[in-house]
Amino acid sequence: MTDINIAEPSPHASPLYLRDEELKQGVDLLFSGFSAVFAEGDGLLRAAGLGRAHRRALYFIARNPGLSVAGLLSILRITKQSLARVLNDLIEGGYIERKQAPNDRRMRQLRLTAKGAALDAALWKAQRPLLVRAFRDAGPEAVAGFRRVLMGLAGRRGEDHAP
Amino acid sequence: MTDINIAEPSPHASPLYLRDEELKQGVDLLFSGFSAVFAEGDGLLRAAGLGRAHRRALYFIARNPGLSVAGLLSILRITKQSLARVLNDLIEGGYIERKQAPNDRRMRQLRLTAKGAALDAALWKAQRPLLVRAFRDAGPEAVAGFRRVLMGLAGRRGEDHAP
DNA sequence: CTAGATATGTCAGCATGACTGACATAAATA
DNA sequence: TATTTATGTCAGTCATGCTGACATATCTAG
Repeated sequence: MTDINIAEPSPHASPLYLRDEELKQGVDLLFSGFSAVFAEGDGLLRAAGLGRAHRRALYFIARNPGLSVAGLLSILRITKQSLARVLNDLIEGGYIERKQAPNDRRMRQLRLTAKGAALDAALWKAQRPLLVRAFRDAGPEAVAGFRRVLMGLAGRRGEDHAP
Repeated sequence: MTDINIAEPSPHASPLYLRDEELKQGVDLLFSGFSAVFAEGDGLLRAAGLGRAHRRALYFIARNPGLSVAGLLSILRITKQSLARVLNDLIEGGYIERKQAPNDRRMRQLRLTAKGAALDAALWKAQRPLLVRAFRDAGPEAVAGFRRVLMGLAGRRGEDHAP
C-alpha cells in the first residue's frame, strides 16, 4: 500500500500507528465489531415482527426517556418521514408512548411502555454477553482507549446519547 | 442522569467498567463512531452514481486484491445475489475487474482497475482526516485498546480483512 | 471416466428502510 | 398578528437487503 508516510521527517508528524495501514485496520475492525454487536438479537426482533430500524429507535428511547422526536432524529440521522413509520409501528405495537411535553406542548416525549421495556431488556440480554466478554478480555485500560478513540471519531456527538 | 448503577454491591462480581451503563455507553459510541466514519465521502459516491454498498465492496477488494467472490461474501455477510448486483455495477462502471483464478478456474479474482483505485483513493482522502485526528488525539495506547476491544467484539473475524 | 461437490452467475420477486417533495396542524414567539 | 418551530402525514422512489430456483463451468473422488 501507500507507505508514503513512513518517510516522514519528524517522528512526531506521523508515528507508526498513524500510517494508512494502521488506520485502515481500524476501519476494518470498526466494521466487523459494529456488525457483530448489532447482529445479536435479530431473532428476537423477527419474532416481534420488527426490524433493526425499530430496534435502534427503541434502544435510544430507552437510553433517553422523554426524548423528543427531533432529538431522536439527530441521533439516528435519518429523515422524519423514515422515523415516522418506525415510531408508528412501535406505538401501534404498544412498545412506546408519545406524550406532549408539559413545558412546550409542540414537542412529544417518547418513552417505553412496560412491553417496550421488556423487549428492550430481552434484546439487551442477548446482546450483553458479547460486550461483557470483549470488555473483560480487553481490560479496563483498553476499554478506556476504545471509548476515547470512538469519542474522537464521533466528534462529541457520541456523548449526548447517554443519559 | 440515571446514576442507578453506581451502588454496585461487589466490585469483583461486576467491576465498574462492566456495568450495564458502561457497556451501553460503549454501544452508543460504537454506533456514533461507525456512523461518523462511514458518512465521510458520501458526496463523492453520489457523484460517481454509487452507494455505500458499492463502497464497501470496493474498499474490501482494495484491501485484499485478488479476493474471491466467496471471500468477499464472508466479509460482507450478505447474500451472493445482493453482492452480484453491486459487483456488476462496479464492473460495468469500470471500477473493478473479475478474472479467473489460474489455479482453480471456478474462482474469480476481484481487483480494482485504475479507475477503481482512483475512486478508492479519493474516498480514503475524504475519510482519512477524521481517523487521523481521532487516533492522534487519543494516542497510541488508546488506539491499541480500541483495536483490542473491537477484535474481541469481532470475534477474530476482524483480522482477516487486512492483507 | 463418471458422479458429485464447489464456485459462481442469474432470473424473478419481495421486504425493509432509506430518500425527496409537498402540505397540514398546533403551539410558541417576535 | 405574523412567523417560526415541532411534529405529522401523503405519495412516490430508490438502495439494498432477502428467498428460492436454476444454469454453468470446473474441480475432485471413486
